[in-house]
Amino acid sequence: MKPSLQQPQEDAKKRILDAAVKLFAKKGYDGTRVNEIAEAANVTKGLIYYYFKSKEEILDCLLHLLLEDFTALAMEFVRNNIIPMIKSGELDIEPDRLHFSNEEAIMGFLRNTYGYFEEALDFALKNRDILRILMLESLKDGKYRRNIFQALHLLKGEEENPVYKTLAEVDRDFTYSDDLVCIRFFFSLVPLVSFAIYYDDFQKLNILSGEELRASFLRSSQFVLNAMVSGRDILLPKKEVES
Amino acid sequence: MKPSLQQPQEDAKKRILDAAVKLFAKKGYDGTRVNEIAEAANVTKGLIYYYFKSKEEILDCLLHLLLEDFTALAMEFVRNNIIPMIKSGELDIEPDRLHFSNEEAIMGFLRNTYGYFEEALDFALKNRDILRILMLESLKDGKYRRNIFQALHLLKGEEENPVYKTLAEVDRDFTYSDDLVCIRFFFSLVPLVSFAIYYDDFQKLNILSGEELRASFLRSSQFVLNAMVSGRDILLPKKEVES
Amino acid sequence: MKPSLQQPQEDAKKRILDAAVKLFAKKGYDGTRVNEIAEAANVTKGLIYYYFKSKEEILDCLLHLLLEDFTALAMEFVRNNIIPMIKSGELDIEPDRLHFSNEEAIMGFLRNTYGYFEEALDFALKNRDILRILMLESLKDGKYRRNIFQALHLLKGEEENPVYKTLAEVDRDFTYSDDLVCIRFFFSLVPLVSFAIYYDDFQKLNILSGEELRASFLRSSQFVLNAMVSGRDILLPKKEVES
Amino acid sequence: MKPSLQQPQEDAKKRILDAAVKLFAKKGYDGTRVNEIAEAANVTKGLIYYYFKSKEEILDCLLHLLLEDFTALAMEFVRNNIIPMIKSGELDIEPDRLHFSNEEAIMGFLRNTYGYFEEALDFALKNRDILRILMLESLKDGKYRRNIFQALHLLKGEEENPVYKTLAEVDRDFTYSDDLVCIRFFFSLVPLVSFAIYYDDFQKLNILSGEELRASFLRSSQFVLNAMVSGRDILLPKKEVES
DNA sequence: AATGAATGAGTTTTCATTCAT
DNA sequence: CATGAATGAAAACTCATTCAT
Repeated sequence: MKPSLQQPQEDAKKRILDAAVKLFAKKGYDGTRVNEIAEAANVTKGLIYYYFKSKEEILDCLLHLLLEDFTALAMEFVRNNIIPMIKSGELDIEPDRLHFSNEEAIMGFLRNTYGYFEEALDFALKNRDILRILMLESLKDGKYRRNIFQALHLLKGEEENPVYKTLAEVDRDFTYSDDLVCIRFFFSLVPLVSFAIYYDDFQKLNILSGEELRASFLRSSQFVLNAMVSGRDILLPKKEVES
Repeated sequence: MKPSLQQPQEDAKKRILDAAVKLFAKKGYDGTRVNEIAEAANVTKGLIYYYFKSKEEILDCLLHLLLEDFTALAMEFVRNNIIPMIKSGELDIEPDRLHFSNEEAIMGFLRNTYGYFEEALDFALKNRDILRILMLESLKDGKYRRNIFQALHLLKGEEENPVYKTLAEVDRDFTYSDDLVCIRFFFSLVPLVSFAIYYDDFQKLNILSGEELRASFLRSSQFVLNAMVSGRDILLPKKEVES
Repeated sequence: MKPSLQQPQEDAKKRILDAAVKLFAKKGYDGTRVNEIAEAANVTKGLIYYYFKSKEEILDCLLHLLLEDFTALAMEFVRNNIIPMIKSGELDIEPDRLHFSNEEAIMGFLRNTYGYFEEALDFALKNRDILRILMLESLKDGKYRRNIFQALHLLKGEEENPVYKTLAEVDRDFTYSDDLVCIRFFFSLVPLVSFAIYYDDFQKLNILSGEELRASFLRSSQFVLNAMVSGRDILLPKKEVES
Repeated sequence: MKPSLQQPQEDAKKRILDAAVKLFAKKGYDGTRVNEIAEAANVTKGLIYYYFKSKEEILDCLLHLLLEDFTALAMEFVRNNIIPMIKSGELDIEPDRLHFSNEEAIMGFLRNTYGYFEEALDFALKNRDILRILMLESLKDGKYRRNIFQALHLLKGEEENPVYKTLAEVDRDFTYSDDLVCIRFFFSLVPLVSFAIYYDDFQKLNILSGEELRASFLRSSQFVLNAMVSGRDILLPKKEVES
């Protein structure tokens, strides 16, 4: 039994990844030296190239891991909230809107969505470093540019991922109205991601403490979300729901 | 007098800045080579170092230009909308909320704010490349980190800029409620900036055309803004306004 | 007038090439460090990468220069010896042999060929370092593999080089008999190239002095060449010549 | 007893050597990575260092094997052809030429030599990969530089190898005339080695098939060899033979 | 104002070799 | 015998910056 000796082995790779996350998040991919990663991970530069064939592969690996987790999370929501409601007839997905069978269904959906939003928030918070990297890279021209959009599956096609398909089945068959796309992207995804990304800055700059920020952000989000639903006559033009 | 000859000379500097904006926005500051800037600007590397003492100075210059323009724009709003209302007694700024003298004042303020928001949007759009650079850099650890926060003057102090002071006078003396800070940052500034930053991507990825996007984003913003005002009982706890 | 200062400028590139030739010839391409080239050329590593974008490009450049010179030399021979004889009717090129109008034409051709061979020998000798590199590299699998064969234009096609075309016009239209190909390659080209390549080794190993070797090699070549012509009944099957 | 299990073990070494031959022949010693050898041999890098103490030792081992075989082959020829003729008085070796007792002795010697040449050719063919490596390395500056010369025992001394001595006894005591050295080296050894070395290239480049090439090369060699003997008045100045 | 050669410190990457198991 | 993680020295290459002209 040498548990203390076994760990240093394969976990060198983990240490490298951890160090890379911190550094990429802090200084950007281009601004980070492989040297620094090695130092921070307490391994030799050589070992980094033993596990990864290039600096870029470290980044690939990181973002891939994030995507996997995120996809699983999204799947969970679809499986637990959307699909049951569809099956029970409470929810119908039509070309450009969600059709709820009655007021109660709406409230139920909202409750679930709040819950999911909070989960997503904590997921983002937990992964805020990688998320920051993803944002940084998706603003650049390279191969990661589409990723932040794919996260919202605004982009059709390319969903070879089996897990992804289920999610897409629910979502992709109807065309969102432009406004819904806008709201979802700029007033849901972007704030959520930004929240995670700027979380540490808010603290460092002494604007709000972590708890304050989280609570306040959730209140604000809920408020906007409520508004979106109660104002659904604007966003979802035909108001068959109330009928 | 050789007016036709003088222009090509000093405009080399402009060409350098233009090339730098495009490249920094595309590949990030760290990801851009001085070489590439020289090529894109059709000047020699040497000339770049004639005009700028370092690569960083190019970036400084760029961001400084943006900040100047932006400050002027913000000043304009304060001067045209806030201050007159204060002078006329329609608006009173209290520690954690804006106090309007009556319903009509609110509507007027909203109208003005809509208008201002649209101006800000177009300003952001026009400067989207620099904005993208600013975002990219403010996510990193360096000297630009605070800039996106400063834009919202959430940060107290450090306003040596004379123009800045007037703006701050109105705003800084009272503590926003946490929620107001959150909403303003995550549901106003961040979406607005993101709109500009992702504007080109929406087109490149064939999600929405420029016009569609702009119109839709404005509708969505207005909707959220409306919600914020009509739901101000949530955001601005004591509802003296309606009284 | 600063002649002594002008030279160091562009001739740095020449110094790099010269150093590279020596080193590649001595230690092989893979065995030579860019560092060593820089030292030998008395320039910084950086400058090497200013002139050449990679180590491989140095090699490319070197071999390209050799090929150019060699092509010119071969052209000269064709222009001065083959074409005049064709025009005068003394020589006719048929599908698998050279057809001379009479004994005297043969002797004339042989005399010219001896002369040309000697020129080629001295050319090879002068360029023995690059030749050595070429041989070394053409034995490997990479992009240079075909070069030593192309030198003999045994390979058809790929002659975009305008200079090359004239040469090809004379030569490529008829199929050499296998034996002629063999003799030309293994008993003319290969010995000639080997002579140049091993020239220095013969001296270093104290086998023969330069002059001795050159004289002896020429005698031997002439002997073999003579044999080839006098035994042309074997190599050039149909003996119309003597008729 | 696990005979079926023992073989795969020790044959790992063979697999390593085989892989090394192929790779060294293809990419040169310096151009080959220990990694690649391991992969090609289907063993781990570690195992290579179990069998060989360094990359260089693999090469040493390879060339040593070739040299042993080649020496045996040469010995065979001396033992079977030269020594019997000397013993029978048909052949006498003088300072700068071979002295045959009569015309018939010459023809017999030639016949034997043709036969031996063919054997040598096939030997070279069989070992063409190692030969290629030997050539590649003997062109470089290192410890193998003299090897190709040693093959011709043009180099005096250093023959500690017991097998080698017998061969040398016959040959080394007299000084070849320069021309004989030249012819033997540049028009016998070099073509023969080149034949083996370029054998595969001729096929890959679709110049001649293996069989065609071999047959043609033998004819050509024989032709040159014949010429050398019939023209021996040139090569072997004093023509006592014909008397 | 402009050039382009030159620099050198620093960056990513490679690779033969070792070693604990 | 065999593995594969680990090393470190050195390799190729980069790039902001300087400088003589």
